[in-house]
Amino acid sequence: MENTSTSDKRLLFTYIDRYVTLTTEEELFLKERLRSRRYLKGQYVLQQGDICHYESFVLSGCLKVFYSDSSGGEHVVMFAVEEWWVSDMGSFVNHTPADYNIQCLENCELLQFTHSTLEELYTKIPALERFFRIIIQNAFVAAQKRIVNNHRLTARDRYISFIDQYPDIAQRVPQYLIASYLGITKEFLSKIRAQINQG
Amino acid sequence: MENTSTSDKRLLFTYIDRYVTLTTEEELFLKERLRSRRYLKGQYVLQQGDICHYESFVLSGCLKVFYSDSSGGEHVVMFAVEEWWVSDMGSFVNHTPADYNIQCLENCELLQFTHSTLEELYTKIPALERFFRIIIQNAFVAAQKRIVNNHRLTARDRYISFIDQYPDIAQRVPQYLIASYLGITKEFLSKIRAQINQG
DNA sequence: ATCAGTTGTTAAACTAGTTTAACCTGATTT
DNA sequence: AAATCAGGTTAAACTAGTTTAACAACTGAT
Repeated sequence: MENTSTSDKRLLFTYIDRYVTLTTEEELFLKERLRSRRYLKGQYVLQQGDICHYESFVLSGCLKVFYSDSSGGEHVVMFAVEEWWVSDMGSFVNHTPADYNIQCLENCELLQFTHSTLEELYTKIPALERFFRIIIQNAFVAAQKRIVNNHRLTARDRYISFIDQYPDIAQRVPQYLIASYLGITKEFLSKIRAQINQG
Repeated sequence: MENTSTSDKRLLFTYIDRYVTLTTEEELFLKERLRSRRYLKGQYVLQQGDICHYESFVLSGCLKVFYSDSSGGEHVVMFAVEEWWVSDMGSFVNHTPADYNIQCLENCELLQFTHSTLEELYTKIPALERFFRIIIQNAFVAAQKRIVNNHRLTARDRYISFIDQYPDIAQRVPQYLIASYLGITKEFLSKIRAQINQG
């Protein structure tokens, strides 16, 4: 069963409220500039090589961010589920061709804004600049930890820590995409799983 | 010959000026809250397990950020040279024990501020919140690219792209630290270099 | 019911990178 | 001038993870 229920923008505002406080006017100002958009399973939100025009907040559904290498292999960079932000940030802020594809693994509902809207929001609502500073800061710390863990841990331990950290995602997406995210082949992940299940 | 010449704070202000404009009063306010500190080659700016109290801007010198694993091996996370920022950001913002050590590879002069100073700066000078939002954003984009390159490229290509991207650092720091940064052993880097030099 | 597409498993041959250990060079100390 | 030390190289045995290829299980569409 696909989730096709109507989500609403409140999810975003309760999320923002965890970090900063917006006045009623500020909330309204922001709400008017958000575009809500639905995508079907399989649809692309962004294609590698295009300019990434939107920063998206996931209201419902699940997406993968990945790139295709020269021989056609796909490599998953990250997943995004409810309450995650997704974009190719390099492309979004610098207006350069995107390194990544973003594709829906389920039917999705996203809240989006453009780069010029975000710039407007930053100048009109300083609390939002703080909000995104904190969000990006957390993303950077997580990215740096991931770089270190990719050195330090074996594929087995990376898999175990992935299941531990994102049990929901581990059940929602197929194994071969998890293998790709972990930087190993699906065959090797299969071997690891067999090994774990036997003890 | 070590570089022991006196640098000054102007390097930081010309750097900030590339991203945002500060008024004279704002510059003064910031300048008064910066502490300038010299470290000798080999000295630790931060030890793994301690709380990271300072965000540091490098006026002169070169540092390594690394962690020690359970069997005593050292793994380099990043280098920092003139005009780079260095800290354990996770520890700095959350007041948690640092994952990393920061040690000087040369005599260094750093400009530092504490977390409470930074919070004060953010509220008093919105332009600085914007400045750091942009800096952190760039750091995040770079970190994500590094995650991908560690998947996509062989050790050989990672080495070539490192020399290409940071020729200055490649000449300033010993090979075995570069190997560690690239996530390979010094022996394997040596093999790669031999292979490159022969054609 | 069946056909085709998608996901997951197993196994054998292979390769990129590690480990261990010995050795070389140049710089600094004694 | 000898001794030590930090940085770098080489080579042989090894291991984590890949490749290729075949097959099994499940799904949805006709």
